[in-house]
Amino acid sequence: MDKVEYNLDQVDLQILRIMQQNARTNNADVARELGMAPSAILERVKKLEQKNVLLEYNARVNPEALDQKMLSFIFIKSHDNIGDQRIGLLLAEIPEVLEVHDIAGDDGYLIKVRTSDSGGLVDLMRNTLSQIDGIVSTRTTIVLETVKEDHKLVIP
Amino acid sequence: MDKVEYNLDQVDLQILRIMQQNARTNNADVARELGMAPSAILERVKKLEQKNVLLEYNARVNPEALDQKMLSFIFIKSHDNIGDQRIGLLLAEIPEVLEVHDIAGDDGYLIKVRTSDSGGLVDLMRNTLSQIDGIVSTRTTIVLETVKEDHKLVIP
DNA sequence: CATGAAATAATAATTTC
DNA sequence: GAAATTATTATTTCATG
Repeated sequence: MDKVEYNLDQVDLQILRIMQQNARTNNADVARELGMAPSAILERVKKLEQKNVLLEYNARVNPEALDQKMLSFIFIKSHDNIGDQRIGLLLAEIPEVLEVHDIAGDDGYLIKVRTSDSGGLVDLMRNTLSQIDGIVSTRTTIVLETVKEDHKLVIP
Repeated sequence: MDKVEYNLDQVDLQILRIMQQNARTNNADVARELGMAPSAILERVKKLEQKNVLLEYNARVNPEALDQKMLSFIFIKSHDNIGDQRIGLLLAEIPEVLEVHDIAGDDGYLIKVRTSDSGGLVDLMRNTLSQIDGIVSTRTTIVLETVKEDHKLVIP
């Protein structure tokens, strides 16, 4: 594993704070807020992108507007050997599967899934998950209501 | 609960697709890609924001760069009565807690937490979670490796 | 990291379909 | 009513100090 040095100073952290809050903030506004020249900010943002500190810019779309109201977490027990990620990679290919985490404990994955409704979830499990060879069992947790869903990291 | 009509046409869905992929795509580029006038796109984007279809624009920051390498999911059993969300709201206030979901089954929440390391997780549980009155028990699942973490919805 | 000039984009008003 | 055009203002970008 490559040890990477990020070396972020206070200005970098402030840029991250602003961009995490609103990724569409234009460069001139960031510069104004930080009391610096726009060109200096632009250069830093590009460096942050190059250094893989700023990964991507997403618009968050209301799942309800796309009729994807149902959210579930599924624990998947697998036969993957330690270090192997075959099943994890297959799970990651499913568009409805938003997250795949390799978890400690009894060899398995935790996945986060969005479907239109319980029918969509059943379909996914019957038609897609069941096709993956090596899945031993699944345990599904259904979300009734999401109180917070936000991916903003704590910036020191 | 207000029943909202979103009424998205193909152009709207394409805009969402582009913005979900890269929220910093400028208006002129979206217009070019869709073969429409910039003003028409701008108006649609504003309407999508007003209608709460486009919720917000986030920059995804590399957790490693901010020394937040540890990810955990914690199941929290609570004494919240049905419909009550006191504990959920308290959990949502904790900055390290990125998601709080009210889950079906045995009265509780599933939360997603990012900390620097296992020490940070222990601190959070000892100093913050333990202060919340009404939490009966917790069960923690530790993520060894994230294979996919992406919040792009499936757009029809 | 700042400056300044040229290229490009955003925005608002107006017109057209 | 939605989209295109136009004109004005603002921002990005890049060479240079």
